[in-house]
Amino acid sequence: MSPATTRSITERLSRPQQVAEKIKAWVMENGWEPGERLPSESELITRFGMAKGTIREAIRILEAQGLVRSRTGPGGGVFVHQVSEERATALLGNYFYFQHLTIDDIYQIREVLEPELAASLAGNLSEDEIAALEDVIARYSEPAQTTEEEREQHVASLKFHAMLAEMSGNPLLRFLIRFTANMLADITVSRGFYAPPNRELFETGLDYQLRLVAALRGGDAEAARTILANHMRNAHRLMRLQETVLTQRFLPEGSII
Amino acid sequence: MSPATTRSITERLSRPQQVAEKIKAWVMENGWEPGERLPSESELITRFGMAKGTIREAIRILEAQGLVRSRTGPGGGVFVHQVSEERATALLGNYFYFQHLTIDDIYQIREVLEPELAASLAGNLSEDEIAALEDVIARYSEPAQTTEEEREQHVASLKFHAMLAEMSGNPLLRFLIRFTANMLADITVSRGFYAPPNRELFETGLDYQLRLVAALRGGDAEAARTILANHMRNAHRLMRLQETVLTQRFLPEGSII
DNA sequence: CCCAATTTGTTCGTATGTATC
DNA sequence: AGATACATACGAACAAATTGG
Repeated sequence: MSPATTRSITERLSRPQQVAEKIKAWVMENGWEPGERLPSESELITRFGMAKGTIREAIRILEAQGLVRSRTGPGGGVFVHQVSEERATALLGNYFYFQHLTIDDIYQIREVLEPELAASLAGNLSEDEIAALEDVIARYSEPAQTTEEEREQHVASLKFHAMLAEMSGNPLLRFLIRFTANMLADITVSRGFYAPPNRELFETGLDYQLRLVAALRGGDAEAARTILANHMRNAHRLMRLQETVLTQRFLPEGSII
Repeated sequence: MSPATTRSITERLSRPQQVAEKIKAWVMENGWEPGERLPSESELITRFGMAKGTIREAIRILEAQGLVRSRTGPGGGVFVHQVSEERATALLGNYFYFQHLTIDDIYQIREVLEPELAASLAGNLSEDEIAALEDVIARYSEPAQTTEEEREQHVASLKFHAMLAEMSGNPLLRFLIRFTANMLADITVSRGFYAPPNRELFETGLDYQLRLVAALRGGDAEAARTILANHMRNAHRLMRLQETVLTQRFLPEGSII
């Protein structure tokens, strides 16, 4: 498992890119950990025999990848940095920006990952963790009266999902769950159909969360899987409904299709 | 869906980073497509009122993210570039470099994604595509005699998987399937237990691929799903076996655990 | 509060490399 | 081959931020 060493062989790299690769390899060879300091700019200049600007560009490349951070002042310098989830999400989002994902594409993934998450958590949560989940559910056990309350409930329900992901011991699963949720949110807002303060989804939502927590506590993995699978299918259906409604609104009247 | 605009509010950005963000936003606003040219360095210098070095660092940042490329010479300049899958894989790999994924983590994902891929392809492939799959299978229908043949068969079997992913109409699924396969390969080599020229996996492998293609042609999604689910479970089991064998070899003799 | 030391950040002028015509 | 247009690289000077006295 190695940081971005992937590079087509024939591709000619600019000098800053070469330097960035060398530094990266150097860091890995020495097994430097996040927080440790790289040689200063001036040291790198003499070490690589290159101009200051070139070295700085190399460091910027590493910084853009989230692998280092730099601070000014005494005790400052360039430091190895653990790539944050936010950075990874943003960088991967750039890729999919050009891929034109659909709602269906994202739900195809969510419909298998979320149930798997639920199943893997069943029987493996502490009482504290389960209590925390129930705590969030309690925040919207009563039907919302105002639109303000509705909004709060929506946030709480998203938080419930985020907490589940957080509890997974699998970093890959955790990341993918959150990434797909983010992509979905991005797409919905960018297309103008804001994430549904959908009454039906909420009501069935509360019910499913209660049953899910029961299954998690009881260690019934298959029940947990089924509950979340049904919920995802339902959410997908409602989302698709809203999508077509909105798309049709923007079609010229009388248009076929 | 928006490229890496995610940024903590309090975080102070260096000027090149600011410029990079501005250029990115500018490109998106104008809906510039891959291949289109950004203003030249000198134009950017006057437009942003900053020195050459600063602008150059900004461009390096965008280049590191895979969003632009620059070419020298007349007609050269900085061009919008579609983030490649290789780049996206490498950047995301950087994130997981610090997360210490296990074989189990990766297989937990593969065990749900690969069957889903198979199910979604059932009945949706053209005769040409199915023929292409059968073509690859034919390359190792006979048991390997030499280690060279064994290696070829291994490559062909990986290719079979890659082709399946390629045929998915879902870019997200396609990426995730390939990414997880790459991560698995990276981990196995970095830990020294090279991807198994495992006889058992091969023999059951050939069988499962034949049955899979039949299910795909027949449009039996559930059969396809089951076949690949079983294969994944089997592969996971064999991999785990090799993992423990190898780990034990490196423990001091007589050590407990 | 200010001053000095240290390290990154920014600027500008100049020169070189590279691809196109 | 030579002129042109562009990015690339260098070097020296100056600015800004942070830390400690």
